[in-house]
Amino acid sequence: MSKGFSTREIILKRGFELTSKFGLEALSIGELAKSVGMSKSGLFSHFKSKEKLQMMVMDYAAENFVLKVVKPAVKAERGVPRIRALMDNWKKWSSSYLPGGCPFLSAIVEFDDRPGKVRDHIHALQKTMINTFERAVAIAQEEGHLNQALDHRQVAYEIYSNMIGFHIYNRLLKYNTAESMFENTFQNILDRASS
Amino acid sequence: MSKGFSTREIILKRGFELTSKFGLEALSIGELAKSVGMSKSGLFSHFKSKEKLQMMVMDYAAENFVLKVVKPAVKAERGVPRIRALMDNWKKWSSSYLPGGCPFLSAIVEFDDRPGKVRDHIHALQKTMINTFERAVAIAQEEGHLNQALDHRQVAYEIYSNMIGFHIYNRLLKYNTAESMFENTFQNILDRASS
DNA sequence: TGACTGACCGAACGATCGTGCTAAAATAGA
DNA sequence: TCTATTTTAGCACGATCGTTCGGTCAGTCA
Repeated sequence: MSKGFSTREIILKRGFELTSKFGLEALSIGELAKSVGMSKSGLFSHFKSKEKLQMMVMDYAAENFVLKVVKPAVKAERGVPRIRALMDNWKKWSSSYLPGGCPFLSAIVEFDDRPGKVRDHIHALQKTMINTFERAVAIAQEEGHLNQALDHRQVAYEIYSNMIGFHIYNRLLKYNTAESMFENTFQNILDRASS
Repeated sequence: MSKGFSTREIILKRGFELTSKFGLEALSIGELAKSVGMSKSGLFSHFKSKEKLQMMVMDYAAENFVLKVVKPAVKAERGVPRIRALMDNWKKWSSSYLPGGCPFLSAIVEFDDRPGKVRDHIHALQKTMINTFERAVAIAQEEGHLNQALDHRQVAYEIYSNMIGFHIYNRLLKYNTAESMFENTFQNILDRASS
C-alpha cells in the first residue's frame, strides 16, 4: 500500500463530496488541492488530466453507492423486501451520507450536451445503476411478488422517476410532504405491479 | 421601444439557449458576448452583475415555458384533456424548442447547494411551474374526471416525476423506450386517479 | 554506496473569469 | 440639425482556470 494510493483515496473522497455539493464541472483542481491541503501540481500529478479526475471521482461515487445502497440491500429477502431495502438505503444515502445533492443526477444533467469520454463514462455508470433496479424488479417477479406479465424495465423506470422526483422535491424545493409523496407513489407502483 | 430593449431580448434568448445546453453557471459573459457579436463590457452594462443576468435568463425561460406549454394548453378542455395537452406541449418544448436539456432541471440541480438570490429565484419559478400542474389536476377533479378524494398535489408530484424521469431516460441515456415508458406511466397515474 | 522511482512542491504559462473605468458611437427627442 | 441620453467598445484589474516544467526529498533495490 503505497503512499500515493492513500492520498489518492483522500483526494477522491473529497472530490466526491465537492461534486455532490457543486457539481462535476465546478470541481476545480486548485480548490480541491486547497481542500485536501496539498499543492495544485502535486494533486494534478495523480491524475494526468481533469477528465481523468472527473471520471475517477464518478467511479468513487459509484463504488460508494454500491457499498452503501446495493450491497446492504442484497442481505434482504429476494423480491419486494429487497426493493424496499434499496429504497430505504438510497434515501439514507442521499440524506445522510451525501453532503450535497446526488452526484449522478448532477453529472447527468451537466454533461448532457458535453460529448466526450466523461459523458460516456457517466452514461455507463448510470445504466449500471438502472440495471440494478431492473434486476431487483425481475427477481420480485420470479418470486411471485410482482406480476410477471409486466415489463420489469417499465416498473424500474417508475421507481427511478419516483426517486428523482423525491430528490428534487425534498432537496431544492424543500417540500415537507416530499417523503410521504415518495412513499405513496412507491406503494402505488407496487400495488399496480402486483395485481 | 428602445434599442437597448431589443438587444437585451437577443442576449437573453441566446443566454437561454446556452443555459439549456451547458447550464446556468457555465453561462459566461465573455462567451455569451462573443455569441451575440458584441463586447463583454457592452453586454455587461445591460445587467450589472452575473447574478442579475442569470435571474433574467431564468425569467426568460419561464416566460418561454408559459408561452409554449401553458398558454396553448389552456385552449384545451378543462380537466384531463388539458393535462394531456400540458404533457404534449411540454414534450414538444423539451425536444423541439430547447437546443439542450431542460434549463429548470439543470438550474435546480446546479444551485442546490449555492444559497443566494439566484437559487431563491429558481426556487420560486419552479414552484410556480408545479403549481400549474397542481391546479390542472384540481380542475380535473372539479370536472369529475379524477377522484376528488385524492390529494391533487400527490397526483401532480407523480406527473412531475414522470416528466423528469422521461427527460433523463430520453436525453442522456438515449433509451428508445423512454417515450412509451412515459406514456405508460402517465396512463397508470390517470387510471389510478380516476378510479 | 549509488542509481533509480514515485510523491510532491513552487513557479510560471496563456487563457478566461467577473467587474470596473472612460470615451466614442449610436440613437432619440426637440 | 443640434443636443441629451442611451448604448457600446476598449482597456485594464485581480483572480482563477488547467497544464507544464524543473526540481527536492524519501524510499527501494542492486
